Amino acid sequence: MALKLFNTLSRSVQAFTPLDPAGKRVGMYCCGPTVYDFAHIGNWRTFVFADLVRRTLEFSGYEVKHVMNITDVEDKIIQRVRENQTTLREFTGKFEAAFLEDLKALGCLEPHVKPRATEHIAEIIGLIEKLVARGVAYKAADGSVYFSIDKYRGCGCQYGQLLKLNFDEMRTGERVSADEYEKESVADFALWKARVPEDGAVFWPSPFGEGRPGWHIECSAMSIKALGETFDLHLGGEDLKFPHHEDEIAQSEGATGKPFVKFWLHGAHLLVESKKMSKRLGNYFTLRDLVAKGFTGREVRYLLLSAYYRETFNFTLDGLAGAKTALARIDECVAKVRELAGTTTATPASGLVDAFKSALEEDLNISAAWAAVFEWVRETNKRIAENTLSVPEAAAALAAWERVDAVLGIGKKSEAEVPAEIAALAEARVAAKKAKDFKRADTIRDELKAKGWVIEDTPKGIKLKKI
RNA sequence: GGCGGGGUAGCCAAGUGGUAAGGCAGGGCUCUGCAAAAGCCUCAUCCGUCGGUUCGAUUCCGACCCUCGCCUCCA
Repeated sequence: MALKLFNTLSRSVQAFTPLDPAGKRVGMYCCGPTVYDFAHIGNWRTFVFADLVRRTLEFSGYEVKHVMNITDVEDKIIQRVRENQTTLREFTGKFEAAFLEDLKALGCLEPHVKPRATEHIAEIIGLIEKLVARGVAYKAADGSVYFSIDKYRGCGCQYGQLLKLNFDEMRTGERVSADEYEKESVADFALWKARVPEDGAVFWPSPFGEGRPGWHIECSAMSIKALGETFDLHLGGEDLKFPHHEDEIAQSEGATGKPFVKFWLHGAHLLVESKKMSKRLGNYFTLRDLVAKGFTGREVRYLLLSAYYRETFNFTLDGLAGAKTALARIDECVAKVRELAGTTTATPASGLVDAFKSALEEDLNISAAWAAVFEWVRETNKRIAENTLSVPEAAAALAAWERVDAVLGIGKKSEAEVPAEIAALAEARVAAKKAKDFKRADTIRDELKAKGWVIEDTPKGIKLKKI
């Protein structure tokens, strides 16, 4: 068995094999955030998906170099820098920091390389020069440099590798924008945008004149720098297929003459409460919004990770509440196993790991992988209740859990400190119970619940849990 | 108009040419003074509609209905 992934290039599920002749190292690039605002839950689905891909590759024994760019210069950013009368660095720095914090809260492993567009202007200019030299880019009257789709196709290159494009049938409606100035053809796109007064202090010198990079070029320049002219995997949201990824392919292959990426993976979007997310509908959530509603990053991660990445997922607050309960069930079981195993260590028990692995290998069938986890939880609970799980078996079960959790990234629930007030109430309840004052004991239990704590009586004494 | 996803229980969501994983919610039970976000059990004669192929279809084919996305801001 080996990992199979859906490659957008071939529109089919293919066995994954890395370019590395040793079959070990894998280069993976994921289009990162454009840091003009807090990332929303839809953005997070894509980054959690990228994290799953990386962890699955590592689980399969590959050594992954994970690159995620930070786009810190772009139209919207420039606009907001102007509106807020701030500097580019100050503005983008704030949202970049917030992004990385949230990424961590969601249990995502930090990418190994996080290049910023503004720190790769030289590489970007170099790539554009190559394209100009090869005759597939031209400088227009407005001073901007554009990529010519016609010239590129004229060289025998294919434009439209990720989806079928029919330029004659395309609607060149209201969105073919007013801000694209002097292009030879509508499909052409900007590599370098000439400086305009609205850009303020945001511009760089270049052989083509002062200006700034176009939208797509930074990904080509930075991915090639970090991973080479041809690399294994490139991921992003499905909406990026066109034009962003298509243009990346054109720029990169146009400049290097080599295949750019072996596997393209695209994550589907999500709906929130069955509707397309929009601020107006009130179903637009950032991670911060959800935390304010009392949910944790790992609960959000669980929910985002509960469904197949290639299908639209319906993210709901009800679902998030369900995620909280489901996670608590896993936590409970794992905690019991851990307690039973004590300091004993063992090699992972095969049942869970095998079922989990074969599910993931089928193009990341995470739903089936979770089913394996919950079946394991039920079986394990049963054996613990029957008192038939030996210490070595518990250790092996724990090791198996840790193995699959290396992919799931759920980890342990962060144990909340029990506040003195709560501890005092719990003690008072124990005393009341001892005195057979059950009425008082129940009152205290209700009081604890109102304060967000559940108290459970176990054979070994009381147990406090934060809701 | 072009291209591409979907429609499986109250909700979310896998899957298969041979009779439907898993989670949440619901119901029952156990432990318990009573409980519990503690544990176990249970919960779709049925997979959008209508035809076709087949011994057999939710799965393959065709038509239709509904829904979502992309078509130069987009995860």
